[in-house]
Parts: sequence; C-alpha cells; structure tokens
Amino acid sequence: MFRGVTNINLDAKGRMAVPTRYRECLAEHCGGQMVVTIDTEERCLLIYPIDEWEVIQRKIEALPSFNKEARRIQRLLIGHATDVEIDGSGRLLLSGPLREYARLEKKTVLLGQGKKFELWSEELWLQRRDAYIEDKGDSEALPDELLSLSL
Amino acid sequence: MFRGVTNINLDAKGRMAVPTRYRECLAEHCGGQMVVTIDTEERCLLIYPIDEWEVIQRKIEALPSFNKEARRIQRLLIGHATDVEIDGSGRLLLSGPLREYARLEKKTVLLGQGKKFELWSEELWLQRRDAYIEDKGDSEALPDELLSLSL
DNA sequence: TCAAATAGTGGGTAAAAGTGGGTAAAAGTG
DNA sequence: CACTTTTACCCACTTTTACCCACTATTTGA
Repeated sequence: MFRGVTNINLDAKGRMAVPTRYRECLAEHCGGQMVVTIDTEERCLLIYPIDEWEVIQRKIEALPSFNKEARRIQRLLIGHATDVEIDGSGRLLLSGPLREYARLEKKTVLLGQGKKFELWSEELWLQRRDAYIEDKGDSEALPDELLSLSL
Repeated sequence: MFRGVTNINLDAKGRMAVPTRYRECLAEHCGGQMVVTIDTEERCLLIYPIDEWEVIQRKIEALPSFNKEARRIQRLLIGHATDVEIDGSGRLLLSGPLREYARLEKKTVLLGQGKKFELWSEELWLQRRDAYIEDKGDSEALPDELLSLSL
C-alpha cells in the first residue's frame, strides 16, 4: 500500500531512483518488475507493480470494442504500458516517449497512490495541487461514499 | 481517544515533541508508527496512528477512479500521507513539504480530535478559532445528527 | 525552599540514501 | 559483417537522515 510524496531528480539518462522505503516491498512483491504507462486524464505517468497491472489490463481488455471511449482507453493505457525492471541501484529507466508525454525533465514528484504510483513533473504537480486546494467543495456531485466519509 | 490543545515549538529540524500524556497510549497502540497528511479544506496537518489511517486509506482508494472529486481527494490525502515514527526522544520529524503546506514555523498548536490530531500554525489557528466564534449559528443547514444532539 | 526527576530542546556524527558518470556488453543499423 | 548506438552494470562522490548524547527548563515531592 503506497502513499506519500517524494521529490526525485531524474538523471541525464532518464533514470528515476525508487525511494528506499518502497524497495523492499517491491522486491518481495514482484521482484522489481514494474509497468509504466500514461494517465489518460492528466499529464503524468502511472507506475504499477507488474501483477497489479496485469489485473487491470485484463479488465481494460474486456471492455466492449465498439464503444469509442473504451477504445480510447485501451489504446492509450495498454498502448503506452512499458515493462521496466528496477536495476541493481534501485533505479527505473523511463523511455523517451513516456518522459515526453508527462513533460518530465530533471525535477519530478512521485506520489504513492495505493496500489500504484504517479510520477509528475514538479512544475505540473505544484500547479495541479494548488488548483485542487483552491477548488474545495467542487460543485460536481460527490459519490455517496465520499459524502459519508469520516476522516 | 485524543482531546485537548497543546502549544508546541518545532525545532530547527522541523521536529515536533509529542506531549507526554499521549506517548504511552501511542506506543502501546501502534508502536509510535504514525501517518501525517494534509487537511484538504484547511491549511493544517492531520496526524493519525497508522492503524487508524489504513482504514481510511482503504476507503479512499476504493472510490471510483474516473470521478474527478474522488481523484482530487485521493491525490491530496493519500499523496501527502507520510509515514513517520516517534523517535527515541518522543519526537516526530515533519517533512519540508508538509510544513510548508500548513505554514508551520516555530510556534504551533496541536489539537486532539478523537482518533487523530490536527497540527496548526499558532497564528492560523488563532485566526480560525476567532472566525469560528464570530460565525456562530451559520445559516448552512445542519445535518440531522446535529439537530438531535444533546450536549 | 530546595533537590531530584522528568520533560523539553539543541545539535554532532556515523550510516544510509541519493546522484552522477564511466565502461563493457548488447542491440540495432547499414 | 563491421560499425554505431543504446542499455545495463558498476563504482565513487555528495547529501540527507536517523540516532545518540548532552544541556536546560519545568514540575514534583520532601
């Protein structure tokens, strides 16, 4: 169960050092085998342990092929999903196209999000976060689960 | 079950000394393992014993991923949730980003709030408290549970 | 009122994590 | 098949963090 925010510098080769607190868990859980893909709603990357990803991929594949939104999701999510392995120094190599999509340069932010991670360019994340904080009490209907949630 | 208000000075490294009256309870209950995150509606931090937090995280994770308000809550709450451990001197180390969010400098206020704590900058807390007292009898409709509450 | 104990505060230091490249092997290309 | 480019692995350096110890202030009890 991942959580928390970490500032990470990508190096000149586009590698991201996985924070140590996650490494043991990832090594046990999936032998450091991960899958990176894009988020379809935001300019950020999604990083899954391979077994978690495979469950999701099966669900996406099962969507109806003649529904346009389903095809969109399939092409974007499965199409960009890239296998990566954590190397001996605990780093992930992110391919050029993925880095471009999320506008990743040196300064990035890794967010733990339960069963996956999100990787943002620092600049984009700070903008997005501030926008989220301003928008308190968005008018959009809240799911019932949220209305009754007691923190 | 936590309650009460305490003035606490953060030291130069951003550490907060947990008031002694809570330490024994926290040590027994969760071995001093805590989770700190942000409050999405106010500029303050929320501090949970880890077991209490994990219940909440599971509920938040289960929200639908394509609902915008749910994504907002997930990114803000889970994204900022940071594991911290009470050190040998009974202190919690608060990371830079968390301190910045809540505008914490030296003088802070810790509020016991049942299963969690809130940590405020002293200045912000005094403002907020006074505002609450001015606002008595806010016109917003009270939830039914409140209407029937007997103090 | 004073002494002893406990709580709170402030830093120094060793160890660990993060970062930056060099080089050899592998893959891709003409 | 030779050459270029990319990838993976390794090592060295820098920064950060966690742990420890020492000092000060406050409370408690004689």
